Amino acid sequence: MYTQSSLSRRLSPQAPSGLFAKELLGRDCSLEKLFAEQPVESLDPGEAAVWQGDRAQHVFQVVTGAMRTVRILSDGRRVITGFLFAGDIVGISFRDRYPTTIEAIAPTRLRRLTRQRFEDEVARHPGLGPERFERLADEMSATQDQVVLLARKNAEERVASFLLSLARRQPGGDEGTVELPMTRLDMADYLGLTIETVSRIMTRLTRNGMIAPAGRHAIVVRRPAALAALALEDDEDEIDDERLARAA
Amino acid sequence: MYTQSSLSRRLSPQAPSGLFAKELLGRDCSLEKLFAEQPVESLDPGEAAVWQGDRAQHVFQVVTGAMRTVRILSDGRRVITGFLFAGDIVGISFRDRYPTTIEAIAPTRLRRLTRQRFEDEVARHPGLGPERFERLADEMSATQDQVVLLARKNAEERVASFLLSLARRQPGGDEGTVELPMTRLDMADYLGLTIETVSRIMTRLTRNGMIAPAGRHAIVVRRPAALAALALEDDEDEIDDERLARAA
DNA sequence: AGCGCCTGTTACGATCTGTCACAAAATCGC
DNA sequence: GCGATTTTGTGACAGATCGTAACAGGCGCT
Repeated sequence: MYTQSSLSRRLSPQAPSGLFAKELLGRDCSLEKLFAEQPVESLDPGEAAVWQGDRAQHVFQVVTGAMRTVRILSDGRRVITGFLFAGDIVGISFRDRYPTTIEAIAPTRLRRLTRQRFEDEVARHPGLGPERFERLADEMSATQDQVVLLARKNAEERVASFLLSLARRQPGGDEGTVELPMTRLDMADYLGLTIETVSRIMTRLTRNGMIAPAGRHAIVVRRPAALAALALEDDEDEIDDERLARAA
Repeated sequence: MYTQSSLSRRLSPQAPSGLFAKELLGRDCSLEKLFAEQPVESLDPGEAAVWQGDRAQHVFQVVTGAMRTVRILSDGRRVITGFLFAGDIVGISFRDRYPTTIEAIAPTRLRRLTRQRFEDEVARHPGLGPERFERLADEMSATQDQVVLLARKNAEERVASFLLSLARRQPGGDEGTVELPMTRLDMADYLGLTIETVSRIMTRLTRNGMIAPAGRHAIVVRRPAALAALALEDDEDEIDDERLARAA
């Protein structure tokens, strides 16, 4: 059901050593080192690393490639709760079961650690607990943004937000070429839209000159500022007044 | 701005000691103890404890009452990212700034800790780091469910899911009376709907006999199973087969 | 090079939710 | 207690997005 196109080839050449700069800042990256000891596994596009509902026994780090986290509702509706790229760690916050299926979008290489081992190491090394917490806090923040997107943004704003967030996650994405390794269906299921709506919006953004297609799975952001305005980036804010919430 | 009003007097007699049973299970609750040392502050309905965009200097625990976390977009659109009830801790995962305004819905009593102090205590006591992490992981899980709700559920399913989740958070909520301290507008902004749609759906659920109004800010769940079916509870699952995610 | 499949695009009617208007009910303040 | 304000409920209508369907184009395979 998932035929793979040659997409993969387009992804790799510029792929960084495993982490984007943003991920590295202000961290000692010991989790990074922990995973670095593990062997690398490979997944073809469409292959799953774990399935929704299975007992959660591992934690993963994506080395290169791209993955999606998919949740299927009882009646078949599909939601993608996130995309994973090089350097991302997934599984940190899981309880007993995997809440999503985690599948490769492009050819992907990853490393795994058993949760047991992971927890042991976190307990052993004092720096790892906080780092794990930090990563989860970042994930939480991104998920909150996704809630805002889904609750109150229209289709055009959703797509604009999505393209920008992808651009930010890719080295030189702003103003440059942004790779879209996922299908339109993936984008739709991530943005709470249909595939047709995503397609129409992409066409409209192209007509407006905000983006330009670069093959089917990449775009060039031509007017980043306009796109950002559309995306309703809520600048975190002009609310600069120091009204203290009263000191206890 | 925070009139230390005489609210404390209104302190509800039947209020539990500050935590629902569910919150307590499997935890040593040392964070609980940490907050217990702090003085109690009171908020009137509509009063904010912190404002979106302000520097995040405190962590809070709700003692009694109910609060909402509100994010306002640049053009005024409003999103409620969550509701807080007795025992809930908020601020654990914040970075530099508060991402939301946190306001009282009902008369509320809470305790606060400076982030500095909070971090110091977490660093000092080995049990606190994991407990903090656990709480954040629970929050993450709830937010993921909210993403699914917003991405793929229709209005009726959203309201049903909401009512059930509230019922679960309230002692004896299943089958009993569920308090809805928030306004219809709050519900709408939480569920990504309009106030009119929420109102219509509530009416429809009442006509269907699934719920019965109990005053304007409470309902009785008459057919919990039917409501659960509507809410698309995706049972986490019948996917019981032990297909290993390929052992390395 | 030619063929076939899959993904993506475009069109159009259907549907759900939003918008606007207004009435009823509850709450607040004096 | 009483009027004013806020909140909630309801209906008619509009609009955005969906769902179906037909078509186009790229890519892999032979």
